[in-house]
Amino acid sequence: MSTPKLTDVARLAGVSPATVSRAINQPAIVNAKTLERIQQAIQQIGYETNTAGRNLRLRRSDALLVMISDAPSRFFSQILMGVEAEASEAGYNVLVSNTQDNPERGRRLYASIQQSLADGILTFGGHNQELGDLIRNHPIPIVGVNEHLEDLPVPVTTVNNLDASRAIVRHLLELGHRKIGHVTGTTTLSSGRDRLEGFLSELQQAGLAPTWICNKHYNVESGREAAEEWLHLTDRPTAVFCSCDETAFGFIAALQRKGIRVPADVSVVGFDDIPLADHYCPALTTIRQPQRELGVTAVRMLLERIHDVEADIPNQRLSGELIVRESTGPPAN
Amino acid sequence: MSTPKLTDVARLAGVSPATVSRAINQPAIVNAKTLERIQQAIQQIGYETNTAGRNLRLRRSDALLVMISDAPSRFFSQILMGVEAEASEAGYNVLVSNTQDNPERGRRLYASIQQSLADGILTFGGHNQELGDLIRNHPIPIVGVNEHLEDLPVPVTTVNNLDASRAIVRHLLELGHRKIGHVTGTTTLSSGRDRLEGFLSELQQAGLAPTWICNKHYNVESGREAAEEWLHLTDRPTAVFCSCDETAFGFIAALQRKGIRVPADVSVVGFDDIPLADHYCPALTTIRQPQRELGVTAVRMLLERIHDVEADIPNQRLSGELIVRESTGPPAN
DNA sequence: GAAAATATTGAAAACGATTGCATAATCAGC
DNA sequence: GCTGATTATGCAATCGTTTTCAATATTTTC
Repeated sequence: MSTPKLTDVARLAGVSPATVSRAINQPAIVNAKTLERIQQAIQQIGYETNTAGRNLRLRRSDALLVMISDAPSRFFSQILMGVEAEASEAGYNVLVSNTQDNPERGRRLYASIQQSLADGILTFGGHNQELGDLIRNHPIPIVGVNEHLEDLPVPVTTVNNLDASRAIVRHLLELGHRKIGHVTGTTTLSSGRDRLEGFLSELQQAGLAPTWICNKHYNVESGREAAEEWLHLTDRPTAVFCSCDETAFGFIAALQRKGIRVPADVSVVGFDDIPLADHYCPALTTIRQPQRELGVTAVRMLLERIHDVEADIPNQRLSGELIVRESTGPPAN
Repeated sequence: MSTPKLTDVARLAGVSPATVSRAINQPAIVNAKTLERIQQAIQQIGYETNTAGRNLRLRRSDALLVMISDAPSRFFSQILMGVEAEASEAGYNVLVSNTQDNPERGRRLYASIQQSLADGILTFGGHNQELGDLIRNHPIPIVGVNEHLEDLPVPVTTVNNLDASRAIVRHLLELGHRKIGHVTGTTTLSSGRDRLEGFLSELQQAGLAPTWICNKHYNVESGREAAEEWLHLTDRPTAVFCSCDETAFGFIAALQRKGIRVPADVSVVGFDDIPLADHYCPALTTIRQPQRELGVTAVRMLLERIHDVEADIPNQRLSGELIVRESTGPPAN
């Protein structure tokens, strides 16, 4: 008739529903012959476990909720694919929810768990005020991706922004640059601050001061705006570290339009290594972020958390890799 | 103790669970004073409907499943955001599943519905063999995005690839080009075929034959490879229509590296209008796809389908817009 | 003021699966 | 052949909602 249920399988196999359930979930404890008969019955009528029934009884959803407050473009999909792969491997489904500008994000988050819509939450991108009290009061399984969540007791996985930025500066120093600038990312985000800090500390270690710091955000427009500023500088840096690839592209494109050549006139470095980086002209020197691995790691941490809410899960810092291409070279003079 | 349920609200408000349920789902039919008392009780103990219980009883999941077989990068996230927004508006959740190379994709699709994991399916990207029989046998609510699904009875929403391609060719003709080439997208996909067809038909209408057809895919590498070929042509087209922006970027970058200038030496057009298009050097002439609207439209169609599986839902063809920027100009000589 | 119509509520039966407890069947050992 | 251990199964309760049907309370109508 309609979709077959456990009872139908049981009737066909001549056993009780309980046995069928066991055959599915703990095949080891049911008699081999019975098991086979049940499996045949399942095949025959094409039975599939009804999720709602199962979830109700087990009081869990086998789903992870991905909350995005980040701009969706920034290599988000790559990470999402990593998340999906790992979650699916572990038998979990992935729910996506965008709460970019939703003021009651916190409430909705908690509700999702409470209604057993999801067993855990992955939150992409920035901090969130309302989240604070909520998490402190109700320990729900939640893991952050890409960004630290201020002082909230939430484990996060990120790339090692500090080390990566330092590596960039070292690379530029080795090329002979002494006047180095930085177009920051969003500095209300931990990644933006860390990249800036790495930049400053490595320069300082070399006994240098930053020639130019341009406070911007993670997007293409920022690059264009930064180029505008750069053109008006009296003492121009010979190398500029842009906080993400998009920004670097916007920066380079705007300069090229004014006849400035990269890297002949100025070296530019990005961050992320998006697919286009290798096919830009000039090909972009940048930091490769392990995007897929970020997603996978985040899910692993979250599952651990779901398994034991009290578990002490350390932050995971994955390392980025400096990819030297054509956009950096020795300084002009 | 643990999460409050309907019964708890009922007890607190001094009514039966049935009344509480009605207060939530059809407030109109319950007495004003009772309603208020119930609402207060709900507030007081922080009740949230349990999804599993509700889904079980109602035999639906209030969830839409997004299946991705497309490469995830290609402006996928933009569309997904549109999907999420519209679905969330209608009270639906969004599940994401990537089945890129999964041979049993069809089976899993059907299972999701049968287990009432999702009420409907949005499938991104290409055709799928196994899907065929399945859909023909069991009419499940499913809508395609971006690509037609061969001869399957599945409504789809796409941009009007034919018209858009024609507009591109017209633009190039108006600039004075007579030798025009095309780097195709994946021609096993309907979008790839339609763009090619639009290209050919508009040329033909102008009494011209294509100078160069280069069979490629939707990605950056294809652009680089195409550039390689172009450089070796004896009779080079003065304008090239690349089937997506990424391809165009790869194409342009590879040419620039060889000293070829765009648009001075060759004009290049893309397709999609990804955020970078406006900030490339040269800024890319392209077709703007209504990405978010595609997502929204897809959800609307799917909801209609869920509401009535037999409903005859026509394909939706959204129109793209030609954005003329710097990468196209009059032919060299 | 009684009858008829209407508006509110409650009791109880689903929805489909899992599992603690109890029972039946099998087996080993003497 | 009997006892005690072990293995397989079944019964029935439960997860949290929604909804049909019936019952009660409230109006309306004449």
